[in-house]
Amino acid sequence: MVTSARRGPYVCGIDAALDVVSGKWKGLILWELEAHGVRRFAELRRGLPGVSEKMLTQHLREMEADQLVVRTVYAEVPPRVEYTLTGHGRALNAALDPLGRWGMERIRREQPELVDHADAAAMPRP
Amino acid sequence: MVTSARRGPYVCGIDAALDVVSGKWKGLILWELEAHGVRRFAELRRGLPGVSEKMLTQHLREMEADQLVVRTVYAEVPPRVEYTLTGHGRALNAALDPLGRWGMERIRREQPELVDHADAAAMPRP
DNA sequence: CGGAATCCGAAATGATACTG
DNA sequence: CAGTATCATTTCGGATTCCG
Repeated sequence: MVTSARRGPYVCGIDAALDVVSGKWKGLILWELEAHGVRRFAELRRGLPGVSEKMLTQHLREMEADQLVVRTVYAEVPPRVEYTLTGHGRALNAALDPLGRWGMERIRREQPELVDHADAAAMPRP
Repeated sequence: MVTSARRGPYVCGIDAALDVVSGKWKGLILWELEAHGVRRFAELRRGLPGVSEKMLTQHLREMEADQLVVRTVYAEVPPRVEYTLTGHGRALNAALDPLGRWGMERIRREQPELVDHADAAAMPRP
């Protein structure tokens, strides 16, 4: 099995939550989908500069299995596949919001050069 | 360099936050320190069943570098080292709380057998 | 007691090429 | 367009041993 044997018994809610958001791009995928509502594969790819097709596919499949996203395939040519958040996915995003604010504070503390020339809206959580 | 070259530039606050809490035991370490205020190395070890000394040391050093914990060494024999949260660490813990609640919901959905025989207080965030 | 140093296997990620 | 398949690389975590 390529996509791991994770999803343990968890010792607390933090474990269970971190398990589904760990993965280099999952936070950004949630963000993209929250911001745009619906996204196609290639759109997500463009929104995540540097991601490989393999990792994007793999993460999306895991998030689908975790019921964070819905994958809809249209029987057309050229093929079209759309991704959108489930209710659980949106709830997770909301639960992630305070953490994102803490992270922004951390960036301001440690890498102010990345924020100074752009205002706070440069990296918002939608 | 053994302890990695992480700490991005980050594309958003979520990235910055997930970076400092990823690591198999960091969530639990935060929890332990929040619950007890101050903990010695051996106490933390007992509080995290299954952790190796290497991982505990490594995580604690990273969290110290990230200014989440303070490490205090007492020049005594036998040696004594105490760990406690910084203000940033406590703020992170607070920001983690909604995520922990979301995770508890997920556990209830997917592994109800682990919660049924114990009430909701079985795995609280302090 | 509270580590450090080293080695090893497993898992996560990345690069590239190919396909319906 | 939206993926698979394959191979290479990097990172993570565990076990063991030794030390002031």
